[in-house]
Amino acid sequence: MADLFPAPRPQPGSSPPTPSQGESSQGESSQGESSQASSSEALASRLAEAEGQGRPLRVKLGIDPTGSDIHLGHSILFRKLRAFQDAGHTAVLIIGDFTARIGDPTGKSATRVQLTAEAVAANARTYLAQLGQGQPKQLSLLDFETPGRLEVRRNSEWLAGLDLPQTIELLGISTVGQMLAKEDFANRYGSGTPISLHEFLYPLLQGYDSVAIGADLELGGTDQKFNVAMGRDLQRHFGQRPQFGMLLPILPGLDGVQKMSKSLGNTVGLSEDPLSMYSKLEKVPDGVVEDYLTLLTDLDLAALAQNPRERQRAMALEITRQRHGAGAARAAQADAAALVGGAQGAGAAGAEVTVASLADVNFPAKAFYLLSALGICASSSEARRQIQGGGVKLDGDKLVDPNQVFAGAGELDGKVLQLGKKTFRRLVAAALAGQGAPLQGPQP
RNA sequence: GGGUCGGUGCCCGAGUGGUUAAUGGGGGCGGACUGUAAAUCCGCUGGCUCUGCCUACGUUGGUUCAAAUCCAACCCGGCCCA
Repeated sequence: MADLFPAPRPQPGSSPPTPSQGESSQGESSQGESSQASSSEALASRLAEAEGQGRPLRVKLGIDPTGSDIHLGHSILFRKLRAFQDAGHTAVLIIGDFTARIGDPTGKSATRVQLTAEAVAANARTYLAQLGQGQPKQLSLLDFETPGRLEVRRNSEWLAGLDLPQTIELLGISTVGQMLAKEDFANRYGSGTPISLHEFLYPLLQGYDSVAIGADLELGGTDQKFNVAMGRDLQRHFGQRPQFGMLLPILPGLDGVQKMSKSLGNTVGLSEDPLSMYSKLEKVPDGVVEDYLTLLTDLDLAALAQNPRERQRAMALEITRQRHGAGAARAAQADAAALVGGAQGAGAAGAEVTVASLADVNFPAKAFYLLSALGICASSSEARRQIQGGGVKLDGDKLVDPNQVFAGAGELDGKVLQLGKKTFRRLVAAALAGQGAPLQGPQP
């Protein structure tokens, strides 16, 4: 039976591991660090054993390429993964291109739209770019440089070829009772919300990823406990030693209540410009400031000022610095301060602001059209409303008339268009070379 | 497969032939306020380069001068039965 699925052999690492106990136990004070299914002793012995064999651990982290942006919530996991890399282990990043077709059942949407191969490829590319592919490891979230420290795999490699007998075998490993024990399924079943049978496949398939790559350890949010545990069951079934599950806390979103999630619109994206990033973080509800400090920074909390406002500013500054460097972070802080003071428009202190090209705008352009054409507002009707609501400024001057006409790109070049308190775009007449905001953009 | 109830805007939820982008709540977005946020108050909350024009109440047809509201078929879901 177990032979049905010949898992790709883990490639033996070349460098002997030097597990950093300090790092890997860092989060143990945080809630939910270890899963019920595996203890920290198990990890310790696994580490010791790997060291004895001169073999790095294979640390699994799976992401579904359903969106294009990585945000701070994800970065908790990536920071931990990086710590393992730095300790000499192998990070196995799984792009869930196959599982994304099913969608991790979250109760929000039963079935996801099937992604096209192109969309998956594009999303994966953006992910890797945001994680720092191509950058020196000092500046990036993951270490793409050191040989043997990173494998990027797609789970369609091994999932797309499963035939029905194999699938049936997988289904036989779990029971309906086990599935219904999963919180989300239990809630939905209890409340009469439909559950499609194929959704039961998600935990199994993602668990099979662990078998396919021979994972020693899997990282995930505490909400992944079920899936991680399922990975252990499958590994046992296929004669592998069950992985250790390391469950990390879920980052609360900007609303301070729900988890940070793109679909809830409460995220800070890793590719956001320094000013937006800083302004968002500086406004986060008091209740989550300590969470952000603990989970996203290495700052010495005791050394920070006690004043809550000061701590929040320190948090915002540090997280912005991690992505954009000290200079840009300071500039963003200064600009944010100027904005609150109401003195100058954005860019007063020269912080980087996401650049928006006017190349695709048809002139003459009315103000509301401009907002929607640049993607600042979702629709031209919304843009109209925002202007009428007094939420739009151009270089610090409030726009009043949605129908105000701009004759050409020339009169807008270099100005900063602002929506509300945290959305800024520096207008540029020329077409942009790449799309999106540069991580280290040019100084205005 | 049978019975039954139901499918309304981002979500929940009114409306059950006729001023209408469609009451209300939530959420969201703006504005004021505050140390940012929260709380509170105010405004907005289908689309369109918009003084007007489109598209909307599961889908498709039908009855009407007129339908989200009536009829038919179909699709989807809950519950009960098989």
